[in-house]
Amino acid sequence: MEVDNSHGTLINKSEENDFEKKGTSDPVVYQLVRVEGDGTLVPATEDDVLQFEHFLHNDEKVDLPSIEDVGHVEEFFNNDCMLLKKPDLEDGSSKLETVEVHTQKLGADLEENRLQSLDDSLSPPSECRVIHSQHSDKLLTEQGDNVTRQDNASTETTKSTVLNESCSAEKDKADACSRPVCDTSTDPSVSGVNSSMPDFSILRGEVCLDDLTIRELQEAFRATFGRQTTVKDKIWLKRRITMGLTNSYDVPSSGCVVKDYKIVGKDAKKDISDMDERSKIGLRATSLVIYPGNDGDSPSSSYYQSEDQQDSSKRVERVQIHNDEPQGNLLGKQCTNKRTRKPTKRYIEELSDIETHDSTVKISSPAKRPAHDEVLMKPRVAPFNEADSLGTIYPTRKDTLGGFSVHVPYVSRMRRGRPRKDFISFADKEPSVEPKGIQTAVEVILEKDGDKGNHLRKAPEVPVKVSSEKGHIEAVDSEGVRNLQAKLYSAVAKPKINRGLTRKHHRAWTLCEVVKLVDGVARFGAGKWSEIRKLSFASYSYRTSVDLKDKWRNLIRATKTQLPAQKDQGACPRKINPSIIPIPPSILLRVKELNELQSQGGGFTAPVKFSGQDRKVLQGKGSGFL
DNA sequence: GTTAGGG
DNA sequence: CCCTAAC
Repeated sequence: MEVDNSHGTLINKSEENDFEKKGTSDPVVYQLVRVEGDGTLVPATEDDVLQFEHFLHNDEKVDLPSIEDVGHVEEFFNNDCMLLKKPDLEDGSSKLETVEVHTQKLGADLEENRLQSLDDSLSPPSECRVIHSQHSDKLLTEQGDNVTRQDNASTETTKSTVLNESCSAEKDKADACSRPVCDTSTDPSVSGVNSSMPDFSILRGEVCLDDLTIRELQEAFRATFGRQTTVKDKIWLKRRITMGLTNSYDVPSSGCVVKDYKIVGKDAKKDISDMDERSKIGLRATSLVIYPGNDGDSPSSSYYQSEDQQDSSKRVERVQIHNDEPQGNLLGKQCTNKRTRKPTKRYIEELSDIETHDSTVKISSPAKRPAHDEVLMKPRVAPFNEADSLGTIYPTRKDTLGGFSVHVPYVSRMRRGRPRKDFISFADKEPSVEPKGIQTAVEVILEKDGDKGNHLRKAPEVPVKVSSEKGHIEAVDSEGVRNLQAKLYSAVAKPKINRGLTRKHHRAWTLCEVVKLVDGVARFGAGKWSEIRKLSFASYSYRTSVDLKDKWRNLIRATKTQLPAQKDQGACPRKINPSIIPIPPSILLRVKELNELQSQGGGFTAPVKFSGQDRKVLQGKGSGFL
């Protein structure tokens, strides 16, 4: 808090023009004043400031704004001084309205606290020091960061003090129309209106700031903020007044009309849509700002709202809410609209992965439908169950294939790519019972699939029932098919649901990793992937033992392709992909050396299987190094 | 759980 | 990098 004792004022650090630049600072400067008996404002004395400060400090530790506190504050201010005096329009009496002390540092602290309490459920406004006023014409100026209505403020250390007529959502509701509900103080209605009283009529009804002179604008400013201004910049004044009246930063520099503290005119719609947009992302109202209401019009309220940013940025937005509904409803919406958390990176990845699969599936044959689609996707046609002669019920869906209507069983894909050997052998064992229709269908599917299956999760090759309008290529009751199906479905019975849902993020192997791998193989031997991973790749958590094995395999392959072979020079002058950093020949040589050393059983590793050709080549090449 | 090997 | 079999 910055206390300018020499002037007996409590001022905000942020200067007015500063606010214009930053847009997030508090534009309001509050002045601590003493209210004399006749309602005139007198600059507060140093003692007043100190007393006020003392009060703030005392109040700081109070978690909840009890009624006592409220009364306390009010009593204090009623008896001594206040920061803002605003005369009541009806009876001309003066009334304390709003007090707030704020520092930017506090704002930062609050932002941190808010970050901690994002997901907290609604909690009573704790640090909202509020004094209730019996007067209906309310002008509430405050700093959004300092006044929290819904945020968990148990950790807040705000020093802000707001004298307002409502301190909680409940009170907002109750006070929306009929004001004095929990007013614990005696109304110190000060009689008499003096010359320092702003002309509030200038703010009544429709205010077209463009039509006002600088002087009138200054008067409107005074009526809005309760203090005078010497600024003669018309545009600035208009914006400030509009901001003050609507409590929105989102104010056009000109051409807007303010009516009943709402912007009407060219940017009103934008404002609303803006609000909607922000409310979608889970904004929470942090403070009630304005009570319009010189005449009991439909209440509208404005809120400071802050949007949490995961990166802890201190962005604070001010959003105006136009709402003709009772405030209770509005508050209810605000309450139930819990802040939605930004999806985590991981979550995003998974989502995009699903989407990718989704789009893939659309263009792929139904037989390629990934296994997880069973869970994630709804079939295009409502599935129905198909029973075979044994009474086993298989879920099937209907799809079109080459003009045919095909019933494709819903089965999880258990294997990708080509049919398993045992599947083929199984099918081959009973070729005579494989109906032609099924064969045809499978062939069609396989043909369609081509060999792209490496990147697509394909459904298992299952018999399908093909039917068309003209002919029925039905093949259901054959023994072989039943067995086939039984086998397949039994395999489906224990699906690994998550399989294939996500793909590991590709990480290119760095030279450093390769060196580590080679060293590891040299130390522990090829095949001890688990050990190598533990000891040499402790800091590379994303490298699994399988990865190491695969990489080693690739390295060995590389020794055969990239290493300039002594014998068959120029045998494979492959195009070198410039984007791929070639592994230095020295490393490849070492890989080759290790491989040959260990594969020959001279090492300490398990015997390595060779194909005849491999053995020949390796032995031939290896002799030169050994 | 780890490894080998096909894809 | 994925998947499965085999251990």
